[in-house]
Amino acid sequence: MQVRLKDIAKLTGYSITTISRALAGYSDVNAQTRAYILEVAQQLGYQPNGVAQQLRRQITNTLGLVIPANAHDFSGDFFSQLLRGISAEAAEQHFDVLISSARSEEEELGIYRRLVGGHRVDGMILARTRRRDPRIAYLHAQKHPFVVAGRAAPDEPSDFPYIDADSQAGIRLLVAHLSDLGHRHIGLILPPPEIAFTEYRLLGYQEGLRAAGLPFQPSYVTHSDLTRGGGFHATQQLLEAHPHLTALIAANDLMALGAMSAAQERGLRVGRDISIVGFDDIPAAEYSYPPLTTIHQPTYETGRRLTAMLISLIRGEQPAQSQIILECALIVRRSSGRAPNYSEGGDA
Amino acid sequence: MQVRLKDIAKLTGYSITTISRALAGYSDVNAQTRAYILEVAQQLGYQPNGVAQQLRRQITNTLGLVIPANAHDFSGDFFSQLLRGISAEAAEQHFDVLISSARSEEEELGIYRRLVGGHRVDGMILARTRRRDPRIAYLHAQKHPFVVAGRAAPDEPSDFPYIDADSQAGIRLLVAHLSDLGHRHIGLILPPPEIAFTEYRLLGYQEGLRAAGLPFQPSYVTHSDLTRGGGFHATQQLLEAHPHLTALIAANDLMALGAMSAAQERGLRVGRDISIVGFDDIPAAEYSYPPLTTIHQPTYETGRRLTAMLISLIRGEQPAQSQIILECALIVRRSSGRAPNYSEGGDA
DNA sequence: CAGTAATTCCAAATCGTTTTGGATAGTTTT
DNA sequence: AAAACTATCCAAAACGATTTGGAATTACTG
Repeated sequence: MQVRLKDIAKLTGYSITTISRALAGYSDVNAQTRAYILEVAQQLGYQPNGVAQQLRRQITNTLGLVIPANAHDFSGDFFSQLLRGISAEAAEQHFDVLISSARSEEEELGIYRRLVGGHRVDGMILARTRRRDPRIAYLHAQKHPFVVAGRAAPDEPSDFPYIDADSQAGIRLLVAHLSDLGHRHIGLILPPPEIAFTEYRLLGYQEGLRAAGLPFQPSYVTHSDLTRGGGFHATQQLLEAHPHLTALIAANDLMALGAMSAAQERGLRVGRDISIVGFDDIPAAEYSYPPLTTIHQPTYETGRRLTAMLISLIRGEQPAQSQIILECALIVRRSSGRAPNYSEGGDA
Repeated sequence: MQVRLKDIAKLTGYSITTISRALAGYSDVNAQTRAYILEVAQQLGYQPNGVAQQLRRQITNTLGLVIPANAHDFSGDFFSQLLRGISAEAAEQHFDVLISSARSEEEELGIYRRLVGGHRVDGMILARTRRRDPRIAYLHAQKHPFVVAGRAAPDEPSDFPYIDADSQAGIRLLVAHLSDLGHRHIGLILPPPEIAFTEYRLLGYQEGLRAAGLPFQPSYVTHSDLTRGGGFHATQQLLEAHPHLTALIAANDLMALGAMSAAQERGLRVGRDISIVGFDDIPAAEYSYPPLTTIHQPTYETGRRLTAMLISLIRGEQPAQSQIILECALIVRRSSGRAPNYSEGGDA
């Protein structure tokens, strides 16, 4: 069924070698034979077998991405934007992206072994770094090219190429913004502690409080899934225990959206009775009600740059920068407002 | 660096054949030698070369998905949910998903040729069927397994396996819902005409109007991108030309969210001054302000079933059903309400 | 004890390319 | 006319697995 070099060889009378070299444009094949061969190939609809090429050339022009088992927010905007950036840049450089889904934590490393050890991909992209991340340990040991969206936790070495937002500074900005509005009781909804960036966000929170002269109340902090549902439940629980909280910081926008729903369900007007802010600036943040105050993170661009970095590594080049911390920008929208019974000074 | 069968053979003194058969669990290798070989393989961290396996076995256990050049809404919820469903089901059945991004319409078919003709994948998944879709024509000609999210336009043959929502009925439900609320001037925002489902949604609109005894006004219908921005601009333009419209149907939720913003920007209260409804029931629809009345479509589930269908086809099985039209359900939320100056009858 | 049947192993072919290291014939240089 | 190039072509060896079709040895049958 499928046309192979051998078929073209048989039809034209030339050897497989010559066919291959003609198609590849080598100069050691006569211009006329080359034209003839090209025409026959065209005629037959020849399409080189990519798998055979991969085997022979020992490169795949493919990047791997495995979806972690517990990435419940995979279909959320953060992952989608990242993937869009990755696949855009990959296409630009003639790479494909191989995606594999882990069904359980245990299965995850097996997939990395299959893709990397099995030579299915030339490089890997990881997202959502974890504490003592076994995936990173494995890739390090294999000396296989990889890049990571997000550095390691502060107390671990980040000895790998990554791009990460300066979320510590980002959360500080949020705390400053809220305390400027008069909030003194600010809750924090974090993802599970095993996620590497959790610690940075907690640090930023503590630093922000200190800068504002506010005490750190451990019970104002809770952990939950990075999803709308996670934010919803965390908020219910937090407001149940501490009804006097006037502001909530969620570690990502998805949770913030859930938090807004939970607050609204309690009859609170978000932006007036309670301020809720997020992190990421996903597209939905601008269109939520009320529009979400948040920290902007260029996720699509991160995907692109990460991919460009990875492809450099694969090519054996030294990327200009291999550890990038991106500045964060505060985006003030209407989900944050003056604290309810705040009056001392203020001009609006 | 990498361990091959040959290395294990050399080390153990057995032949490559025996190593291979031992690892594959054939019965013609002695239990003890097998155990020994397994141990050595384990010791060396042997990982079979997947590319070599693919070449020899002539199957890849990989499904292909190419992101169309103009899929501006790829990072929107519809695509992400679909992809999540696809990769979940694929993982279940030990398949990977190969994603390639088309940078232009012209490039698109080339990618299909490279993946399909180049034997990189065992089957393809298409989304967003177009009129006279060249991708479908190509795959048909190749007799390569593929499935499609969305059937062909009504006047074209849908002679391929697909899953599609009954969007004609869905839009009828929306029109009925709006006319029940007293709306008599209902605008419609459609995607570009080359998208196959556009026609179904237009038909549903016309049928709905007829059933409600309302006239069809062609100028109430406009076309735009399936994105928030598309819905935004279409709404601006529609309300500029026809300020007396009291309801708007957007062909998907993303456009509906944009439409709400545009209406709100004109000072209209959505759900009171104007009703806006969408289609898809993406997660954000529930969390928008006001929450969006829409038609529910089980996108994640569609991805899963589509993938299961495709894998059946690859295995040469006859799938139970290969052309599935899903029922649509109306989800009433608060973005739709009574028409402004409606009074005749009504008990609320 | 010859003949048959299991058991255990392996050489070689194959999948479809790319690349190496010539071979051959024609052309130019001395 | 021999020597040295050039221009074209190709056989064979990879890449790393799987599978076919025995071979060699041992065990069992009648």
